Amino acid sequence: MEKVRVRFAPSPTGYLHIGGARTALFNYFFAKRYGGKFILRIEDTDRERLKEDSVSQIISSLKWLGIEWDEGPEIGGEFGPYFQSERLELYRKEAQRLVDEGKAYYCFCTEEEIAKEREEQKALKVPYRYSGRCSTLSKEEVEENIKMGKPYVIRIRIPREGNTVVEDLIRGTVNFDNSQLDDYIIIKSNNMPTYNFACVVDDHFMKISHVIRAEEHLSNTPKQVLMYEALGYEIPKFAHISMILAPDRSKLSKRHGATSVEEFKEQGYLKEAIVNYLTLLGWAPGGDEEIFSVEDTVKKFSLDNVSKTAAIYDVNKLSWINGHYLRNLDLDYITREAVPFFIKKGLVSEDEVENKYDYIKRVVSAVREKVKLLSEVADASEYFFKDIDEYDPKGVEKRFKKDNVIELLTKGKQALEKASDFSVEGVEKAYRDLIDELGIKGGDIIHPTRLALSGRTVGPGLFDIISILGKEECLRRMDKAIAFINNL
RNA sequence: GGCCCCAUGGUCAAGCGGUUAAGACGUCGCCCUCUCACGGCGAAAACAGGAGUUCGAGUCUCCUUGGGGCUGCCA
Repeated sequence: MEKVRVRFAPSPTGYLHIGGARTALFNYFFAKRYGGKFILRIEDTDRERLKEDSVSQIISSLKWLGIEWDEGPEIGGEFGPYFQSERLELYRKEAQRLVDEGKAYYCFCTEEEIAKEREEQKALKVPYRYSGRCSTLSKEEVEENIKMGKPYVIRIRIPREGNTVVEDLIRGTVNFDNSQLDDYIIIKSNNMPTYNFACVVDDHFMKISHVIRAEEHLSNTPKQVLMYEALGYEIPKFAHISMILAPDRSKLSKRHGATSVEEFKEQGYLKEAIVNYLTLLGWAPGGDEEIFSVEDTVKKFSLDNVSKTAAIYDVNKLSWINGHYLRNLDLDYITREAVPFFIKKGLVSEDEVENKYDYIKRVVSAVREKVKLLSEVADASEYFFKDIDEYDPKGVEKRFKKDNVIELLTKGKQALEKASDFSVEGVEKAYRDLIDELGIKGGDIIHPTRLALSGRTVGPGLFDIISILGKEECLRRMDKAIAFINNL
């Protein structure tokens, strides 16, 4: 294969959403797989839709996911600049070349004139296409119009007949009738290029070998192919990957809940899980394997087994994958990732983190087995950092007999008091001995104790809780619980 | 409306002319168990419909239906 150069070219109109992230990921995988370069280019030619901070948001999301670019913003590169707004001269120059070669022309039609054309064609029930009335203007007429200061756009001449073929690596040969196209605008009246023009010029000058992008661009591709031909550029390979749809099969939008990488991060998803899930959505290596690292994927990635079908994303599976990584990734890493959620919940302050790190780590170690999200780790850890405000009387009454519970808790407390070894094994032995002595089932005393210590009926193994909390705190909470039940 | 893409369980997804149509998530049941998870075992659950081609079709062709995209001085 020739030298692989691919790019991800987002438009800074909002956050990086998961569809964009997947497109970026597939480009990245492809580049790595074939030892090529991955380029990031910002397509900021529409000033009206441009959103403040959007570029930095997209950049930070990509970095967070671990998608690093070889050329692009911040690091530059041989073929920069990598913001389209900084490449205006190039577009202007290439557009002028097309005009000089008779392949493009100035158009002075006003918005009203275009609107009128549109209406007329609508009345005739034919799809709108620009009539081409300015295409026959003489050089003198053009010059005079310009001299008069008339606003204009530049349009490319599209052949009225024939057809244009797009060779797509995923979809095969796709045929388009040129009659469906019209002389579309390549330079707007504000001197900015349009997408189908800037994209082609940049992909050429940035020496892009494979254009891997979302399927929504497939219909734009014949226009671009014609543009490559007009400009005399070599045509790159195309691959249009399917889109990600919302659960109701419509295009993903805000009303479908979290759709941006940033939101998923805030909800407590790990980047490893997001990357893994997005990879799985639309690409299958063939075997049964579902959990794989970026390194695994890079080794096997190929456009041949990228799915053609649009995929509906399923938060359930994402969460399942997240739970897997939460449980299996290095404990220190998970702890560090969880800390912001502890802080956000007010369980620890930023200053305390260092001193309490070992304690936090123990809590995370116990709790992560039970939950799927980092935010849930924090939720499930609350009582390790805060006293129990009050027990839920209904919960207590429903589950336990009052007198019996008080007796058991008192015995349990005494056993803990006597225990000299407060390791998990140590406290378990103390409790197991007591259980044997009383001749009861373990659960009979374990459940009330958990409730006394955590205020909850679900959580980590009791002996983990006891060991982490420590003797002093355990005894205090046992007393508190006993007093509470006594007052019922 | 026109053009283009797509179509295997609820979701993702193996399959690339001959299979009892994998697997995963989710759901349900059982086991493990101090709860909840994890893990293990098992179950229900799919080739959108119709014509062809073929000895034989989920796999190839066509039509219909359904979904999606494009049809912008958005990208």
